[in-house]
Amino acid sequence: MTIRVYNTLSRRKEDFVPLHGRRVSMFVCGITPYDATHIGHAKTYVAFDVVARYLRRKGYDVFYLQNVTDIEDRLIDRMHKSGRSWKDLVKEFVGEYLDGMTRLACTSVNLYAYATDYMPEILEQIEGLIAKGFAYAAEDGSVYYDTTRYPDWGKLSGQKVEEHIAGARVAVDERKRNPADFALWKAQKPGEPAWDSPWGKGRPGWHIEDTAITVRHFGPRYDIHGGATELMFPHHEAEIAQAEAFTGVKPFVNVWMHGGMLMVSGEEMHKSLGNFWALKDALARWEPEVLRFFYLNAHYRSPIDFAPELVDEAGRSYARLRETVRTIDAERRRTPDAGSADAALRAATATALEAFDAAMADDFNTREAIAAIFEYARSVNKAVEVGTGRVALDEAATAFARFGEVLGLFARASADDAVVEGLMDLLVRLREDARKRKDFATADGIREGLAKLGIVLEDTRDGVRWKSA
RNA sequence: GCCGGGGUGACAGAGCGGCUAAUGUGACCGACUGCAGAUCGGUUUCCAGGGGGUUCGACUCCCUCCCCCGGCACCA
Repeated sequence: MTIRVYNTLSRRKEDFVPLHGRRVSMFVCGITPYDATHIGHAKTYVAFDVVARYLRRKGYDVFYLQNVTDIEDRLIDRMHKSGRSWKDLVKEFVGEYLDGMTRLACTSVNLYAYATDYMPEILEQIEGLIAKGFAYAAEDGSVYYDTTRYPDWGKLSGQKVEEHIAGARVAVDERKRNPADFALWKAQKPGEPAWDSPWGKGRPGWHIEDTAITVRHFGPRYDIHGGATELMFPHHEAEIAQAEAFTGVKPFVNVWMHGGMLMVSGEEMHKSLGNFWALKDALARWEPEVLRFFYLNAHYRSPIDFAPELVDEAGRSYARLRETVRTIDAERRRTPDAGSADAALRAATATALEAFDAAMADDFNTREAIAAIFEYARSVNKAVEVGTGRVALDEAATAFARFGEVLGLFARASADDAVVEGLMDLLVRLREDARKRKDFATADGIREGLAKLGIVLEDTRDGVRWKSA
């Protein structure tokens, strides 16, 4: 099946065709570690994690590269305010970020590239841009990109230079030749970290680190560039201008993907509004899989509204699917060879796998893919009720494993082993004996005791089944 | 102001020029049941922001208005 991907550059869905056979180079704008990772970051990275997972599932050899902008204005600002070194801040916030990503099962990144590890490439690009006439050094040792020299400026976001000048609400920096010009290199101010350059001490401007990183790893053109929509202008626009002018290769990126923003109860998330949700706080309140499921419940390009009640609701919704997975596990333990509902379940499994794949192939439509899983879950539950056999159940387990692998869900490890199964058989039998004697106190005592261990007993028409947490 | 993206049933949220608007949550009814849990069946939405237009037919395409969100070159 052809994968269709919405490309911001063309504003439509396109057939996904990698540049080099099955190899896919994918870059996603990472964090600037100047503050806590929040739930908006997490939405973006969960979305692109699924993109990478799905492409890999489809047989693509994806190299997923993400930058860490470990030198930037906001970081310096934080440094001044906190009295801590920028390296110290980077260490803390990157650590927190990676911890959150691990817990959210965002495990598909191949390499996190730190801006400051690419100084040679950054300087090379700036020098190259000056040599080609796309950039100029100002008196103070800063270097700017001359946007008037780049005809495609604005092609990604649809911005027009003249209109920006008309709508500008801030005074134009007088070191610049044109209002739209942006800094490639910023001259050092007192107390700021700095690196040597042909223009004196300074640091890279925001934007240049990403092209330095991608040109080094991917060359002048690569397959997918992702990020949240807020980065479209000026950040991604600047990347295009830098890279295409520097390498002379167009287009710099084949597919631009942008994820929708996250709101909190209908408002922008801000510390000053008191509605700021650090990722670690959200993870303290909800299970990582629930949060992940919440994000994937909407299409990645849609903005989503974050509200505790909505995440709770997603949790209830997700519990239904998780319950089906547990039911499958429990039923498989009974190991019937065949059942009356085998054919129905096997057909449903095939249908579900197909529907899931079709949804994912259509611009990674996780919401529709999840809808397919829900429909399938009902089929599974129905088949189990009627009675289904081992082969069909094994297929169902495999199907859920497939969904889970792509979405990063259903990862609960089952702790079953032979001893546990033997003990459970024994307990279930003892409880059944008690029930037959109408000794419900003993029966309920066994059930409650197991519940405390995370094991649920369910009495069904054709016997007891148990599920581990 | 300019650029981009949205406004769908109680809520969340998809698809599609034409079958009852997917799926989930919630609520209600029923089945199952010693109790519990899970599950199954059914019910609950029917001016899809307002107005115009195209069409045999629009939630889906076009125009317009309203509202919401993000971005808009300094860099706090």
